[in-house]
Amino acid sequence: MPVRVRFAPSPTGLLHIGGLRTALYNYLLARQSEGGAFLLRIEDTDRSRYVEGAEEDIVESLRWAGLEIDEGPAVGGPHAPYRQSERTEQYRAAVDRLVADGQAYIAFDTPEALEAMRERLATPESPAPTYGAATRERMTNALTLPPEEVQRRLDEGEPHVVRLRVTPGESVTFDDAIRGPVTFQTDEVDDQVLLKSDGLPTYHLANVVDDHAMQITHVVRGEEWLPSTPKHILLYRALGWEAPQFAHLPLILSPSGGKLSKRKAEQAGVPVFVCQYRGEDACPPDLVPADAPRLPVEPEALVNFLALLGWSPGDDRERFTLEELVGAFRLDRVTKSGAQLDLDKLAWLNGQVLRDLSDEALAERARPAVEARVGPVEEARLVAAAALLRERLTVAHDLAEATYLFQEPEAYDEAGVKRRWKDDSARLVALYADRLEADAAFTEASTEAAMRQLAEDEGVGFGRIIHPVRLATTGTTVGAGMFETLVVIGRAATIRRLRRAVEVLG
RNA sequence: GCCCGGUUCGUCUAGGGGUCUAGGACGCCGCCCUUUCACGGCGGUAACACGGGUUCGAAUCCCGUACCGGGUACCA
Repeated sequence: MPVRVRFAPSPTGLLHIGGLRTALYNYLLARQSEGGAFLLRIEDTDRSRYVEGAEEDIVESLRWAGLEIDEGPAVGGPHAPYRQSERTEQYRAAVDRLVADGQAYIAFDTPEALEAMRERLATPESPAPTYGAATRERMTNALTLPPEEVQRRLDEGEPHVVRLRVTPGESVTFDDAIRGPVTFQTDEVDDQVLLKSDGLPTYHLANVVDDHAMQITHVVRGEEWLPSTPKHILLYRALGWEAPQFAHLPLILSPSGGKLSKRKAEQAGVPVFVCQYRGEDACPPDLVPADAPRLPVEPEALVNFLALLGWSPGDDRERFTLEELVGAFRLDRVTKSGAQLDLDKLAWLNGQVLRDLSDEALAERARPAVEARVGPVEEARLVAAAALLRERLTVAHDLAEATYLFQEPEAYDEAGVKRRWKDDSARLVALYADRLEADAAFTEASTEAAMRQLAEDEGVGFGRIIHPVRLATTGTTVGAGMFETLVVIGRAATIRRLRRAVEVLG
């Protein structure tokens, strides 16, 4: 049977890094199954928390990561619509059935009444009493009110919810694909609200109804859902449906070990939203402050990194393309414990990805950052720059740091000047410029030969010349091989820069 | 509080009774390469939460404790 999985985020915020991992694992499961499908379902049943732009961000982030959606809001599909706010009749129908069967009941308790109940029943040992078998008989609902009274209230349009009627004294066991058998007692499960007073379903109801309607075979979601799973199983039973296979993923923790909260992460300099990894300007400015951390990486690197955060192939492989992940991923090899985000490893992985790119591809990935810095750059020069510096990059936009490949150095590194610019530097640099004037070929070999000859003629060490020349032509003390760098800079510019440095630095 | 889950190097992890003097990766340190900085190569540092069992033998199985995390909403 083909695997049908869904990624079901709620548009209450931008796509979280943990959300992308959940989506990835789901995607991999779908792709490794003949005829499998990966669906995107928007769970927008909470009007009050809806965030404008969140759905667009989710879709764009998935696209960026290369996770192609088979069925979803934009692409459609046989089970459309894929937005829960557009599926209310289906939930209504399910609830009506449950109420008719006596599996669910109408309740009129106001938020104040619930609050009062909790306060009244709270004890130091049990500070959070719930609406359930132990309390439902003391509340205002269809189980305690005479039928005429219930009808009267309904006719008067009194706000009400529908709750699941949980039978106490039973135990619910399910076999989690990652954790094995997990058991809950129904005494611990409250009479969950299924339909809210605004007529919209809660997550629990909508989720079960949709997963069944959309023929989902595997529910792969975060560990925070583990405690609600018995509610879902009970719902499947009450509706007479077969429950899908469940798999609960370990949580992603902040680098310091705690919860990966937006607030804390931002303070620690950790990007939590996918858009913060997508690019310098990928986040909606109204949702992410300008000074929030960014770590623009290649999608291949983030995917590779996330795959390994909570899963391992069982052998020593670390590098995976999305394609390879499809072949290697197994749900039963997913870890059970939370994983701390390790940005160093992401950076390393990104460097690896960069090194596997062609010069042309690398140039294109770096282009936006470079052009933001130095203006329009022609293709050939950008590719040459990429070829020159590729081994030295951690993230593609670092190429923009090497402004000297595109324009005159703006300044000379102060510490570098102090260390490398000696008393004889101006004289030697000037002499080298003279020699380059005579070097029509201006190749790596010829420029190096010229410098070696000069060193010999002047009776000085090679370093006495090469370091000041690097400083003069690039403004820095670090970079690729000197002579390949000079060739990229070009003969005329090189000579001009040498002369200028002689003047400026003396 | 109660319920559920988890616990191997700093971090991600391998390992599922003997092959574990615990393997790999990131990081860190050192050496080589290199008259720069990186890449790369080689080497090093570093872990089975604790206590009881079971067993000839336990990182691996059981129990307890501790700690971490999640849940306990008309949020998802």
